[in-house]
Amino acid sequence: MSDYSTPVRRPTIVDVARVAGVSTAVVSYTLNGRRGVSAATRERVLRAADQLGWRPATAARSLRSGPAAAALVVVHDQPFGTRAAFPLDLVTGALQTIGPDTLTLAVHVAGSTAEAAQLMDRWWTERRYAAFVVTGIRADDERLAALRSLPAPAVVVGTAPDGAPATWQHVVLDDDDAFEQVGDFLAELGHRRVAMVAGSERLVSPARRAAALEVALARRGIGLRTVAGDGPGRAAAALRPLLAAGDRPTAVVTDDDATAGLVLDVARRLGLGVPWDLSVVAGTDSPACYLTTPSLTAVPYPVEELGRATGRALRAALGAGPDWRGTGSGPGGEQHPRAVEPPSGTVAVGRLVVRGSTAPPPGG
Amino acid sequence: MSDYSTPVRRPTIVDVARVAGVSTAVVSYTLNGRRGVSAATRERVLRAADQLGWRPATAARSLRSGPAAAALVVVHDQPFGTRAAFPLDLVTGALQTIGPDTLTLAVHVAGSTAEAAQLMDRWWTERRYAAFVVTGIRADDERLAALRSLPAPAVVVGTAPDGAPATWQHVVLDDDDAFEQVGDFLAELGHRRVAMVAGSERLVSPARRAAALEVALARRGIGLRTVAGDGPGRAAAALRPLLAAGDRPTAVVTDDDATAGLVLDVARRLGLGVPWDLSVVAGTDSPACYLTTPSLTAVPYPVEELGRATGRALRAALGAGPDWRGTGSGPGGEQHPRAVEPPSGTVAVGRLVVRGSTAPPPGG
DNA sequence: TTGAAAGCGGTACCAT
DNA sequence: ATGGTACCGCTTTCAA
Repeated sequence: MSDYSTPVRRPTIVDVARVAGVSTAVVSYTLNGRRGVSAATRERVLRAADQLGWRPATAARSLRSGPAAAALVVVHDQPFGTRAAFPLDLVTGALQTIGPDTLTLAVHVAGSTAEAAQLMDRWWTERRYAAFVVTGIRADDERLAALRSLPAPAVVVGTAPDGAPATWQHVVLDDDDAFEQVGDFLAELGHRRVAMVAGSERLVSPARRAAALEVALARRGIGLRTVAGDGPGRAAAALRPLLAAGDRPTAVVTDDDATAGLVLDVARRLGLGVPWDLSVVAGTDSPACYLTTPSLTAVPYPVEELGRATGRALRAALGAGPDWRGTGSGPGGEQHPRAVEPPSGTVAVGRLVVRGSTAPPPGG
Repeated sequence: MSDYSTPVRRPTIVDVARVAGVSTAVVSYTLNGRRGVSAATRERVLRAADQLGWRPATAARSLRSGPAAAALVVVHDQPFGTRAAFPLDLVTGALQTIGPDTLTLAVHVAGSTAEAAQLMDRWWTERRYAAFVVTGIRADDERLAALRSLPAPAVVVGTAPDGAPATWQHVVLDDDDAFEQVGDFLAELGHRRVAMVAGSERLVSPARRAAALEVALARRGIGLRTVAGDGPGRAAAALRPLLAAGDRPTAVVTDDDATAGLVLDVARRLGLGVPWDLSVVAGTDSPACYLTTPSLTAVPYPVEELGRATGRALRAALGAGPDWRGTGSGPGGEQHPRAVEPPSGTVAVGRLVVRGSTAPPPGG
């Protein structure tokens, strides 16, 4: 016990049962909203529990019923970029679709995919979490291998892993639609020379996005030049020669908002006016995008919506197992019959947000 | 249980005991590194546990010994700013001083201090966590009140709460030193008119920092104008008239990096050259500070170091209680005698990082 | 040094 | 509809 100074012994169902004048079984039934308890008894138990300030001990419940918690394991190794808030926003959204009575979602931080994999393996073996959520999947991500071998229910956010076990769900943004929109938009403005500053090469998702843009532009007969954008240093180094060249692109698309800001900066230093000499599109919208000069045309990035979908996927992933019970809630908690969840899927991104950084090409 | 498809029954100490040919008590003793087990037996048990891939079930252990986990409860309601990564960096640092065998640190997200308070109350009552870590304390923060009434061991990061219970620890940055440095630096450059764009008024810490700067400047006979900086919109609105006025400040200090970027932007729009017409100092250094044009002179922000101190404080907070045991580890885990922890304290910020955004005042 | 057994706080089966 | 009670897996007396 973690009792201090005054060892406040917190009430147990035995106390509740005594106060209500019933057995512990009835208390358990009542508090878990199962039928077979008379209204009068139910009332007394609920009142007793409420009066005593009773809450179920997590450990005791987990011991029999398994953990009612899932973990989002974040690989935190790139301090740069405003996307750092991503996990927090994602969880905010997820909490909107999973009631705290059903499941709690904790965030854990690892310094590498290997460390993350090891942690998940450990926590799964310790029966600490019933499922895991992973994002920002890299090429050869050790987390996926670990999850596969456990095997634990999982939600993969941002990528659709191939050959996923039945207990996995995935939630992705509709990048195809998003970059189709970007391609169409730039083509219609008259741009013929377009470049993309790709995001981190280690990440899987940016590659998909770049491919989507390439396809969309190809349909219009426009080619796409891609330059490395992994980290601000490399991006800047690649950007300078690109924009200084005579056949420089008239439009640059980035994978994320931070890199788009960098493009603005490099353009300014080279004396290129945005949007007159160069159009810039950020592949990821964020508050930073409307604070720049000029403000950035950007692909919406509905992280909270992604989070809500993640919450649903999590329930589905757990619901897929025959044994998991997320029932049971506090005093007065109702029993919500868990509906059959639709499989996880694709989250729409909405319409491209056109701001001040895009215009027809010079002389266009 | 959260078993799926193949209900893999994970091994328990009973299995380990059987394989090793001893009782469960001996297994428990061995795995917790207690003395009184013969070397030979110990060896057999360890081998058996290792061979079976045994790990202690969190729930079972917690049921008797109390939770071996703490939670950082983040209030996530301001999407703006690169400080969003703060909790993640903090945890990264904290994990360096708390071994995963001793304690795990989970991050949880709440939309408001009230919600955070409610969650902590709930989790404390459910015996889910043994301690809580809170940051970004606001005026009249409900989390503090909740923690006080529980009463739970806590680590307060960023502020030293007054009248804190004995089971609380706090970790703060040495803001006095930091802004003393800023004040001296600006004074020596020759600045006489200095303004500070304060951070969110709801937060406690920015107010302290502004006060520290004011004191440092006052010592040099220089006054400080403070303008509201809560959110980019307000900051921009306050900044424009300030910088357009005839008696405009020759140096502006901000609380955070994002606002400093905003100052750069407003100055550019007003045709003020930085640093020739205006010096800018960011109160919080970040990678974004050396990507701007010009790069920003900034106060170091050693978040990971803050995290390490937080980890130590957490151990101290838990060690203060007579009953908490963080012992017990995996197979082969050694028993580390827990040293008496020093009380929590102040983390040094280091030397002001001088970059391109500061210079003597015009005509100075 | 080792073993038997009583909890920890719920859940759920089996009687009544 | 309700009560008695055997678990869940581990820790920790208490004896031997």
